[in-house]
Amino acid sequence: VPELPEVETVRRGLDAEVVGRKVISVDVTGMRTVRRYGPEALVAGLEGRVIDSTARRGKYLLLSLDGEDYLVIHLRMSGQLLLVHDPSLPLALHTHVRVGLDDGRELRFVDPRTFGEVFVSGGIGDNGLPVELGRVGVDPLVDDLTGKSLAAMLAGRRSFLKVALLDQHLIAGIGNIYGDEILFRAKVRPDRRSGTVTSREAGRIARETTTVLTEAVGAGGSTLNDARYTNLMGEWGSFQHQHAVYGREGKPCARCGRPIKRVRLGGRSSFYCEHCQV
DNA sequence: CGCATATCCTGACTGC
DNA sequence: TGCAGTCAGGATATGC
Repeated sequence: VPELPEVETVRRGLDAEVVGRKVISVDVTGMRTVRRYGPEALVAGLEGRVIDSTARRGKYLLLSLDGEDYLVIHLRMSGQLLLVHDPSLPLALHTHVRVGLDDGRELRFVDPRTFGEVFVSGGIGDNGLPVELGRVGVDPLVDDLTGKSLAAMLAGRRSFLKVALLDQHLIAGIGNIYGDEILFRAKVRPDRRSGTVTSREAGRIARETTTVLTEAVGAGGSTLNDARYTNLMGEWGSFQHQHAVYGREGKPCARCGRPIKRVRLGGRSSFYCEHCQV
């Protein structure tokens, strides 16, 4: 369940460990991971190239290659990037792509559910980002998410607020966990209709979005018991210990003690406190 | 255009 | 203890 904080944690690891390294080998064993352009395109686009910077947009990880193309990685539900110092170490089950570096280390993409993707971008769009990202929304930690801009996004929408918050074309990076945590702190119910959110509430949601995501990055993201998110080194995040509502159905609200409720919105579970959130 | 729903997939969990 | 069924969810395609 990697969302913005988990992807940002991986990006920081890559920034520290692989920037300046040249790719000397690419081994693709999982065809679904490279379904966009195929294995040959990945090998051709990656071999011999230098990773000279890292970036992130929403949940997309971007590695700039020789200042031209981007290596684009999306972890989706169960994708994991691991950096190993010894390429002869045993492969984790569901290892789909191995990228050998000129310092002898190896980057491995592991993904049991194969929803994740790895590809070299086919070009850069008007927004300076890989064309494949399409019209990706505002990134709360890269751009400035203001109450005013959020209010404009929500205005006139009839969808549930939680569904709008998870729409990557509006705000990029929020998933099911952080969506619930943000709305708890902003004191707004997830099942409110987007268009009914006041400018004052939009201000709180925008502020808490930045706060929650920043705190979560500081904690190295959230590693749930049933998810397999870790950083590049295989270490767990710790923000799961600060979850106020996500996955806490029936447990007492930290603020008022009443049981946390669970509802289904847009096909996914939402957790909230019906007393603290309006 | 907006909004709802189905789809992809494996592993963890539930109930018999 | 084993096994079938359910659920988890990010992005996208499709239907209305």
